[in-house]
Amino acid sequence: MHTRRLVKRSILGSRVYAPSPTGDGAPVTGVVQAVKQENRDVSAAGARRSVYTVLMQDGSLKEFSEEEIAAGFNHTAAKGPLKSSLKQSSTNGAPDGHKMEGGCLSPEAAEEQRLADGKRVNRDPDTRSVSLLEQKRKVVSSSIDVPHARRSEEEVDMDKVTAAMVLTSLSTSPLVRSPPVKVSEGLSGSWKDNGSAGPFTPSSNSSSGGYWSWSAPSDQSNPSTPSPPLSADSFKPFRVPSLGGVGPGPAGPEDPSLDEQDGSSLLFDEPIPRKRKNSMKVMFKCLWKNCGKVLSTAAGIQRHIRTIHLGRNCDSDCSDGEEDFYYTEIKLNTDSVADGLSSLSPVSPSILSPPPPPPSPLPSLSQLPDSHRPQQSSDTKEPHAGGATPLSRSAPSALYLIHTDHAYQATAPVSIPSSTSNSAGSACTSFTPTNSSSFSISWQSPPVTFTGNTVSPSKSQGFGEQRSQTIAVLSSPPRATTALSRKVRGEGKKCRKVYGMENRDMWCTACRWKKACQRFTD
DNA sequence: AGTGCCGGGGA
DNA sequence: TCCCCGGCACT
Repeated sequence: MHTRRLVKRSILGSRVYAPSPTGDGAPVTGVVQAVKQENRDVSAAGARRSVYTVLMQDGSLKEFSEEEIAAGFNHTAAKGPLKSSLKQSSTNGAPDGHKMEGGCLSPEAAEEQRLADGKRVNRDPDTRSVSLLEQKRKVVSSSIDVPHARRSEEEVDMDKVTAAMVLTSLSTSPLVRSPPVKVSEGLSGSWKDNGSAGPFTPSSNSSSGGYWSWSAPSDQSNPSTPSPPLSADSFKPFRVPSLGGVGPGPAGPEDPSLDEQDGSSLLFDEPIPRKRKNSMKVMFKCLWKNCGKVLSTAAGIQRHIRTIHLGRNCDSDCSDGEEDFYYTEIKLNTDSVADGLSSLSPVSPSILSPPPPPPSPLPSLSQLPDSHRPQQSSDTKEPHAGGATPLSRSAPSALYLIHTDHAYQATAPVSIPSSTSNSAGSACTSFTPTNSSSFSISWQSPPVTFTGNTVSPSKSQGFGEQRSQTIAVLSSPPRATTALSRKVRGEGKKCRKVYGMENRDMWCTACRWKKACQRFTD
């Protein structure tokens, strides 16, 4: 660990701001090519008298003292990662540097310091803790030639995490949104806890932090952090958490919970897009507090945030990517209804009469789930609930059909919801106006109405045997879901029961032939 | 195991 | 078409 840390600490390759050679005061960015220790051995940033050889943008090499580079920093205080890293290396834990890190860090920083102190005796405590953190970041962002204002990988990772959480929360229910915030809080808390474990320790940061297993999908282009806007606090607090998160990220403690969540969410997200390929419309929603503007393009939303909320007028060029934090991707399922209908259609044909009712309920199914879910705490908790997978959608339709059948049959169907768990559950919820916890109740009543009204058209055939046929037709569909054939077993008594085997001659012919009884139809 | 039926086959 | 029965689903 220690060795690793030391290596990573190197400031070489770090992007820094330095005074403009022309003396016009405008800071210039450059990459640290070499560090000369005028004073001591400690090679990295912590050393006080260091001369940094910086490769300027114009290709020239310049040497700057720490102070000079630091000055450059100040100019660009707004830039998160870079700024912080620079500060650390240059300012030796100056007050400013801490400010940058924000409230979140402070606690962790303390922890970190402790650890650092314990480990490195020959170093300056003040410088150490800060510089370590910053360097870690630096190493990541600087060594890789990241576009100017890009966030460090760690931050990106955090973004991914938070983005995943946001997406998850969005997909589940609006009410659940608050949880996401909690999650982040919880995370920070856990991180802190972990801090002791070492998450936020300098060493952990660069190596482990940046590379959480679940952060792998680096291609996620929408690092949206709900926490800032949602937290209702200024964006500073928000930012801090993310940074802090970066440090802790590596740590394992918080990871477990996060891991699970994220893992589930990620896993969940994956399938959905695949299945909804065609039906998903992606919108971008501004997460800025009290804004909520929705735009169809990422560029648009970024511009919106940049100009409206961040107060920047420059082009995307001058963007540091911060906007990413304030918007989130919203996937709108445009064909959920169609999907539901389509799933229904295969079954409905045989039913003929039932179809009419389904139309109304189905639409609601696709639309209500979100609004309804909140009411069912159990459902909302499960990430799966969020995913209105085709299955979940189809389940409702199937259930719906069941309604057309007799109550006694409904009992069997009811098992379906339970088996399908959340998805079905949510669907059911949305389906029944009253949304009672028990399916059986809500489902039972519909059948009655259907048989009376909806079925009536086909029922025109008449009573008696005719009626039995109608019933058979209705009942068959539900069964179709499993076994296509088999007429529903008659409820009432049959010739066999009535007359007994000994009086078989008294049976109706059908019974005698082992066919559906025609005498005692239900 | 008993019952209700479907699907199939023989006459 | 009548009659019977194997076999399945369900209770």
